[in-house]
Amino acid sequence: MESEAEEDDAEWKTPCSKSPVFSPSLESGNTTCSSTPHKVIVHFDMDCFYAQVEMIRNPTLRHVPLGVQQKYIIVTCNYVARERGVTKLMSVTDAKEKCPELVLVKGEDLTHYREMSYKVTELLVSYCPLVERLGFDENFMDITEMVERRLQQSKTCSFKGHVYSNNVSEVKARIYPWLAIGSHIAAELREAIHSKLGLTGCAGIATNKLLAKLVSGTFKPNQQTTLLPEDVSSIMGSLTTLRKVPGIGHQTAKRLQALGVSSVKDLELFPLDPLAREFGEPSARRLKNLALGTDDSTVTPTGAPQSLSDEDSFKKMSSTKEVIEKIQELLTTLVERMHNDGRQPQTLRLTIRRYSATNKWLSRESRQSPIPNHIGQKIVHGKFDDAVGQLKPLAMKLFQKMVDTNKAFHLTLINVCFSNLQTRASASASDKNSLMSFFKQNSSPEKTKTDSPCDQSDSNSGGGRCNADESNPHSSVTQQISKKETANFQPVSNLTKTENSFTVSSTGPNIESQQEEISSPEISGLSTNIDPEVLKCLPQEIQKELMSSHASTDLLHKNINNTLPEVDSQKKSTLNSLGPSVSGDLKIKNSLSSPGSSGAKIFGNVDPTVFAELPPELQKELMSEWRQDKPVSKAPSSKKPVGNVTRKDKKTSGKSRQSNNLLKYFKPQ
DNA sequence: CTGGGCATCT
DNA sequence: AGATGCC
Repeated sequence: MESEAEEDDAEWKTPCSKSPVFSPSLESGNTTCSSTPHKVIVHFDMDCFYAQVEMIRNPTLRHVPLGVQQKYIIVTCNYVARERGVTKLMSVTDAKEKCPELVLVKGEDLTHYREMSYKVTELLVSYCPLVERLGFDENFMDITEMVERRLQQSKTCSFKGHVYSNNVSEVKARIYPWLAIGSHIAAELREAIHSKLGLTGCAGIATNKLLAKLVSGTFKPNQQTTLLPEDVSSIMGSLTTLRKVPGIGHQTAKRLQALGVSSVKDLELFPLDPLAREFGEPSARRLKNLALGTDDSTVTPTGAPQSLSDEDSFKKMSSTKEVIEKIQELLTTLVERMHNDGRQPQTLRLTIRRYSATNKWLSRESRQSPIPNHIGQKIVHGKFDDAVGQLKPLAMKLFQKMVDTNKAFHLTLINVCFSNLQTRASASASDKNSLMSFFKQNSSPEKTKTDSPCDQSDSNSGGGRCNADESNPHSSVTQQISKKETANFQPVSNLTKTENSFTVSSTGPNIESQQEEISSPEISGLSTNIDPEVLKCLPQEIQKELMSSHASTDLLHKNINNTLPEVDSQKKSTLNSLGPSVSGDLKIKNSLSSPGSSGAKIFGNVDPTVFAELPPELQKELMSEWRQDKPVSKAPSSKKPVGNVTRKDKKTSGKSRQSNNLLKYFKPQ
């Protein structure tokens, strides 16, 4: 034990230059050696994320056992359900057997999860820009700088939350003050997430990403744990299998097993050379480092996504007609999301999975092609039907490159993906700056509280990077990021608007949604199974096949089958749904009429996202009212320019996405 | 009866 | 374009 501690001690004494494979890039923005010997990394992990989002959307679900279902799988469930034996990734059959009262909600449509996910990330970014997403419900954050600023001025404090150790934490807090402060910052950030978004989650505080992630799940749910350097070997030793090590997946574990490496300790002791022969030297080193709890990877700001995709899986798809319909369905939702993002995709990729008795999940094939500029423009400018109509033949060409439609085929998945996302070329630098300024200012949480996670020394912001200087709120961020990688910053501004991060409050867009519902009946005519116009655009062979096999019936009976799926396009992929579940239609209407209902409770009827957009002065005012438990005087949404969301071309969706993002108002048009 | 995304590396 | 990994 003692020797282990000394080992670690020896290792982390040399600041910032100890790592075997230290990257040569100048990343002074990411690590600081001036006053702390270590980075301080936090890993945030939301509790049963999808279930929490569903419980916010429908609070009556809070007290019942709830499972979120995708196809035949419970992808996650709330803690009421867990008490009754339901677990993640359990089949619906097993879950119902364990817990017959289990209430199921369909979770194939990720829209709401994605939106809430970005709200969490953005909230964290508003405190410190070094935030990296991992999936929808986890975020890494490098809070080294925030810790340093507090370290300089505050007296020593004890740890907040759990410490991964049996030792006396009061003593340890004096030895590791940066971690103690980090634990306080983490607690405050978790509280911010809870108070502003209504979500609970766990956090792990440690000196690198690997350890932060490993330690964050020690106490669940809604708790946090700090890992001390002296306990690194202890936590690594607690991992029962290699698979528990983040970064070692199924395949890697198998290959290691073949070398006789089956435990973390095995890997730690295994000689580098044979490992390098199997995995290559860089990977071999990384693997051995992981076994030691060493991880030099930096927290890389994620920014806006690099691709947007939509997919559906099914038991069997074997006709070209079905494929066309599915691709149209996927393209329709994807084009709308792409439009809301604001960037222009340069590449379209189609991915399929063929059925095979053995290795069902292994075989994925894809083909991609450039998207002609004129089509990309239609997406950007909201010409949804035109865009989908022109993308469809493109996608079908890609499909033909993989599948001989003359022979029998059996697909189990189709995925459509936009990538190579290009920011609008016309945006001038001044535009972007004003935009950034706007966002940073408004997302900057508070300068009013002294216990804010974000530095307490705003007056002298020398070197400070976290919202320290209100008069020039974005400068610090810009400097920091550009040190590292200018390209990364641009997405951040996109991220702010991406995927409806900023949605409009309940008062505004309801009108819009009603208007769109009215227009939906005429939409159905356009979204027929196979539009003659579309047919013309399709490759010849597909045309032939369709004409011979289906034309006489389908083309003439176009409105028989199609109205339901298209009018209610959000529920799209539930056509073949089986199990009973909470009614999708009702759910959607509820969410429209009262978005973030729990948020409304917490915030006195003010949508948290709206709150984030308000000027700091107004935020301050409202917050003081809330602290005194006074009702909010007026809806701040009146401040927002909600008027001009004119979607000219009728959207294919009968339901509004209320995707007002503020960027729109800055676009030339 | 194993989902629907995303990213990175090669 | 595929493989792999993460949630």
